[in-house]
Amino acid sequence: MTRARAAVLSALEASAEPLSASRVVGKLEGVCDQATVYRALHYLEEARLAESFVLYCSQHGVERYYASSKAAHRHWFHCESCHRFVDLGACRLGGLIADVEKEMGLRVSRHTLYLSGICADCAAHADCSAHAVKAAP
Amino acid sequence: MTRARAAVLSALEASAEPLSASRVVGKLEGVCDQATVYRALHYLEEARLAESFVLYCSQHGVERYYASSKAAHRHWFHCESCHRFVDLGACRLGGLIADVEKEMGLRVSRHTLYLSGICADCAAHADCSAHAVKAAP
DNA sequence: GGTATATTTGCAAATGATTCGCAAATTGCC
DNA sequence: GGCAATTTGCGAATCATTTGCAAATATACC
Ligand SMILES: [Mn+2]
Ligand SMILES: [Mn+2]
Ligand SMILES: [Zn+2]
Ligand SMILES: [Zn+2]
Repeated sequence: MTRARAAVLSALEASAEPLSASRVVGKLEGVCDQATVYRALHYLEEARLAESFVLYCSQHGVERYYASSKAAHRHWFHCESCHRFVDLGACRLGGLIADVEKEMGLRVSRHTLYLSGICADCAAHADCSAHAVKAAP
Repeated sequence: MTRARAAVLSALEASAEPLSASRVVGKLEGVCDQATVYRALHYLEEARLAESFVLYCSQHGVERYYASSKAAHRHWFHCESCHRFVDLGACRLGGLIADVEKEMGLRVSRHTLYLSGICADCAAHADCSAHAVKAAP
């Protein structure tokens, strides 16, 4: 584990939600180059130390998000108002995937699931846009 | 429904599997411009006549795939050897999504799920690469 | 430790999918 | 048919991501 890779991994581990590559690049400004960040993310995913998924959101377009594999494999909800992620907890797709493998003779090695919509906070605020401004990402 | 939009929609309807924007552009060569194809795909998705998901595959990178909404909402398996899609049939996530909405107070308006791995055909052929050459996408 | 070899990094430029500006063409409506 | 509103084509611009290559660092071996 090189210095750069360790830095990228701790950036992921320090975050409560998945990070886009460009946000990792931002957090590691001055620590390592953006090409190195991208290469490190690929390395970490290959090494099963991180996981990624590609999300489309009308405000951010297509971006790939990365999360440390420290915790159990899980999925996320993306709020299309405040653009934060909500942790949905450990993956509940095991049964469904096993069914599909048996029914169709597939060998499933990876899966991607995410939900999107409006989070509880945003739903609670009539004026969601004002809230969105204050909020993170 | 303009001529260009209709052309894009029938390209999607004529396909047994989701198409990347660039493949739609290819099929409509001479019929309409690529910017028009992209705009039409956005329009169709907005109008709920088509659905899209963004998939990452090491060979094709990140691409957004589109399918007509003619049939019921469904999900796909992507074979990382032959790069074809396998139709997994109607969506089975209704219960899981309803649970999550209740548990976490979310309002889920869209969801993306896809599986990837090795399809039955590719698994059956010891020499998967020869098969992959003959196959589609 | 010291040296040779393999891997990783920084930098700057390239890539590739997607988007945009704007004038011309098409559409929906009276 | 005539007109305002919308859509299209074209080319250039964007943006995330990748790549080539020389310098720096890590690893293997003595
Ligand atoms: Mn977002
Ligand atoms: Mn593929
Ligand atoms: Zn929110
Ligand atoms: Zn296959």
